[in-house]
Amino acid sequence: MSKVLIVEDEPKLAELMAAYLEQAGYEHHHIDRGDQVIDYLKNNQADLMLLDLMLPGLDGVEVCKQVRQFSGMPIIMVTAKAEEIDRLIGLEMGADDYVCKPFSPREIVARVKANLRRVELDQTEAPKTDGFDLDADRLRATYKGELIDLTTVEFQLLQLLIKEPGRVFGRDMIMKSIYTDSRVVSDRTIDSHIKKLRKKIAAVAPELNVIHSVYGAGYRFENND
Amino acid sequence: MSKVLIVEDEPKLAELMAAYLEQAGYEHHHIDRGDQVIDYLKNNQADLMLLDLMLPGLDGVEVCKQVRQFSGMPIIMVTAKAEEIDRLIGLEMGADDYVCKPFSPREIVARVKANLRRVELDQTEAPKTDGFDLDADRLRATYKGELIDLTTVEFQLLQLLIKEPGRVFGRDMIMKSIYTDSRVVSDRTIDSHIKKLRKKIAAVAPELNVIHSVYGAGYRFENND
DNA sequence: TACCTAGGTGAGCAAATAATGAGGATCAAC
DNA sequence: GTTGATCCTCATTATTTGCTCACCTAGGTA
Repeated sequence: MSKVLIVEDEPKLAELMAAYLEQAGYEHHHIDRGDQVIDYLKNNQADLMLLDLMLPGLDGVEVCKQVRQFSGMPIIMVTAKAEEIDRLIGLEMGADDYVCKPFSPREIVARVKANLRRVELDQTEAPKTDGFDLDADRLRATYKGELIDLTTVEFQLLQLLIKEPGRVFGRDMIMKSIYTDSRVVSDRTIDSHIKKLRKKIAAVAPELNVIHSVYGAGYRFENND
Repeated sequence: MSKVLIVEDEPKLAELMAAYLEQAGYEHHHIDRGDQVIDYLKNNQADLMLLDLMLPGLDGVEVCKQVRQFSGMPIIMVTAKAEEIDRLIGLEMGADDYVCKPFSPREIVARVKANLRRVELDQTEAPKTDGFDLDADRLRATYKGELIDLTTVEFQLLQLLIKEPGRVFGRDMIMKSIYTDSRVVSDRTIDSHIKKLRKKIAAVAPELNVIHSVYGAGYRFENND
């Protein structure tokens, strides 16, 4: 079961959070000073942190930055003022989510759950690109050692798709990704490159069918059938 | 774009909210009586509700409770007195957030944004309902790991129904939700898609019967028989 | 039961989208 | 400039999907 670290100086609020997290099946630990967080995390395991902005000892923004130097754990910032949120996002201190007081227990639990699920997903998803090997520096692509002779655009296209196997990329997104300038090309252009890419991959591995079209949406790379 | 339902009896305040939400790029609809909310939501789609506490017709707490019986949409309660908030949280009527008057338009927009972000997170990240798993990025639906190969419309339909299991969606509402433009199609069209959807689900899990029709009302997703 | 309305179904047409092939535009190297 | 490779576009064909119609079945009701 996941463990949540609550960093909050107001005892009642901390208690409330703890109670609801417990009910939702989470473990928790409570710290009421900012300057004790780093030390705690160095010696204890925690999966997510609820971090108040105003803290004695060390302020929330600073705590967040320091934690980010050694951990990618989800951090949810808790602030008293809603207007602060935009400013905080601007600071880019690396928090994953923001909640403002007063909040309902429902909200806190929902956010904790959502953020934990995200990291779990990230971990379980091992991208499958069996055999394909792209070298961006040399613009060289190989399949099981064999060279696939691609042009620049074809290489970029394959690189984009293969970066997130399974994900559907719309033509718009593909264009934005390949043409960093705001150039506009026809949708059919993408089709054309896809066609050539398929042909060249087929030349190396005829049995393979990795570039799938998704009707009405775009294209997707996928190796397993 | 997301749509906000404003439930507020003071016209000027409602107007102010609407203006700022519009500027922030949200659609909105305004209702000034509590007893019209349920009816509106049964027939129209909305992503978030700003709900005043003191309302003619039906009081905010009661509206909130009733909406919660069929919808998990984010609800932000608006109250005149800050002291009330603690009491309201205690009631556990299921609101997600609380704002007290007088508020700055900036604050309202910030909270709306924050609450919508949460549900977006929830949605893109594979909501799981008893074995069903929908991934919007991949346009892919699975049941216990097995792929259900759906077209765009079928996917949207299943996504809509599965988002709130048990809730009955009328054909009008389904159409509004799927066709964001004000296109009008025959009722039979929905039936047709439902039929295909059922067929495809049955191909993967023949014993399952999850899409129920509700005579005179619409369709409902439900896994337990 | 008889009747009326709502939902289910299959076929077929229309619309949207994708694949393809040919040819012109562009660009870089020489 | 010429040349060859690459990139883009357009027109055509093929495919997929979406929508409707007509007819059928089932649920509700007097």
